[in-house]
This record gives sequence, C-alpha cells and structure tokens, in this order.
Amino acid sequence: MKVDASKYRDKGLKATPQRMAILKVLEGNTSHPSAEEIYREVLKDYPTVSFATVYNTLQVLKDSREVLELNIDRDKNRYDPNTNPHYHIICTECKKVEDIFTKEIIEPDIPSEIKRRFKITRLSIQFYGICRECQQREKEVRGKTAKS
Amino acid sequence: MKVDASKYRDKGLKATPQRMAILKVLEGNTSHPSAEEIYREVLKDYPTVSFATVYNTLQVLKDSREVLELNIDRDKNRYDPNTNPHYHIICTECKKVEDIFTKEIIEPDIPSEIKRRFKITRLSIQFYGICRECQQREKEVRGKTAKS
DNA sequence: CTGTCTGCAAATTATTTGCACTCTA
DNA sequence: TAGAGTGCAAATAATTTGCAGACAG
Repeated sequence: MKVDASKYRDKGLKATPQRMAILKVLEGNTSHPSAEEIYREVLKDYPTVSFATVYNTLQVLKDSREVLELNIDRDKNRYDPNTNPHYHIICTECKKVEDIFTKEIIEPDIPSEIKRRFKITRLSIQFYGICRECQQREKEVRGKTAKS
Repeated sequence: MKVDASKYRDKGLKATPQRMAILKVLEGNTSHPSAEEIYREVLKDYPTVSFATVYNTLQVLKDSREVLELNIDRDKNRYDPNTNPHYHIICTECKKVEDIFTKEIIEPDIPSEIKRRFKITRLSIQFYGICRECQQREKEVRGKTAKS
C-alpha cells in the first residue's frame, strides 16, 4: 500500500522518509499503538530514527487531524489513525483497546446551563471491561489458587 | 463537616490523620483536583505530609471506589470524589473540568460481537469544548492582534 | 506490640527540548 | 540554499519505590 505524501505536503509540511514510515505504520493499524510501539516499527526500516522525530510527527499528524491521540491510559498515549467517529473499549487487565462502531449516534442531552457556558467541540466515549482472554486467565489463576 | 473514618476502617485500613485530611480535601470538592493540588491543601494542616502518602491514599481510595481517577489529561491525573454516574466536560484551553448530570441514561447499543468478547464494566463519557472565559479571552487576543 | 503507614530521597518513565547538522522542496 | 526536520543527549515532570522509623489498632 502506497502511503500518500500529500498528507504532509498539502499542509506545507515536508514528506521526509521518516514521516512516510510513520504514516505507513499507522495506516490501517487498529492496534492503537503507543509512540514507543510506532518507534520500534519505524526502527526496522530506519535504524537511526529518533524518539524526537516520532513525537514530532505524531504531533504534526494530530494537529492536522490525521490521527487521534487517545489519552486513555495515564502512562502512555496511544494513537488511532481512524478518525471516523467511533468509540473504544479498553480491557482493564491487558490494556488492549478495540474500536466500536455503532450505527446509533449517541447524543446525550446536555443541560442547557452547560451549553450556555461551553462551546462544545467533541464527544469522547470509552467502555471499560475485561476481554475474553483475561477472563479466561483469571479463571485459571483462581483454579490454581483453590487447589494449592 | 466531620469526615468519616469508617471509609478506611471498614476496609481494614488505618484511618491516619493524613488520610483523614486527604478525605477532607476531597469531600464535596467539585474542582477535580490533581494529586499535587490535594498535596498542597493537605500541607496546610500537615506540613510534613509527603507525596508518597498522597499517592498511596489516592490509590487506596480508588481501589475502594471512594474516588474516581480521571485519566483525562496526559500530564496529570485528577480525582473526583463524586462516584455517582455523571459525565465531564473539559475546557481544552484552561483544562477546567466540570460535571454534567443528565437525567437520560445513555446506553449505546454495543455490537453483539463486542459483547461476546468483553465483559463490560464501565462507561466513560467526556465532552470537550471551550468555556465562556476562554472564548472571551480568545476574542480579546484576536482584537489586539488585528489592531497591531 | 506489630504490622501498616509515613516521609524522605532516589528511581522510573513518557515526553519535551536545545542544538548542530541534514536534506527536502 | 534556506528553513524545516532530524538525531542525540540532556531536561522535565508525574508517579513509584525502597527503606528506616513512627504510630494506629
């Protein structure tokens, strides 16, 4: 899949090989990688790439709405190249993040007093839960504990 | 207002003066303070209190569901003593966080495939926007820029 | 009295920054 | 070739941790 340099050039930014590589890692990626995970991937093709460049590029892509920064986890941000409206579900055990697309558009009714005091620009919805694998693991651990 | 030591003792935890002071800062507090803000408040009564104790206590209160940890901002967590279901609106300029209570219970329809793979435990909703004060400030800055 | 908590200071970790050099446009 | 972008290393900042001494129950 050819990554599109215009995503940078159209905004007056330089489409450097490092930036292209970062875009390539992100395109179609549904794993919601952290900056470090992106860095490690880019390293494979550009052994001299630096964290500074990864962070710089993510900032650039975020500003130009090419990726979403997910502030889900306190200890590291994650990045989502899918900018269509959708929600996320996070496994509180293994921290896996998955996308949720629903037909229904959620439009909670905001008290008018809030609407008067805020210009609302964005809605963010996350579900938290435990994924099947972690439920399974917990069950196994409990089994072992009981036996011992 | 007398802060309730049983919030600790009932869980087999010691109700130390520091812990009581932290609870006192939090009770009824709608400013969604960060650990540092809580620390500063407690310092007034306990000049030797340490960050470690604040973090330790917040962990304890979080585990026992007495406070909610808000992972809204990448650079610092905030804490909310109101554990009733509600949403938050965050001003993207000044980072102020306010509560939103709506009568409507939001129950988005989750794809059954997700329900099959996750035991969902919690829903978190945030609105982002710009508060009246920051809108005002922006307007003033624009005015000045235009004039110069 | 004893094990949990506290306070201190050092460690950790994601992210940011300053700067000299590189390379895109 | 000029200025934006890169890589390196050091800086920053929130949070965590190890440990010796304190104190709640």
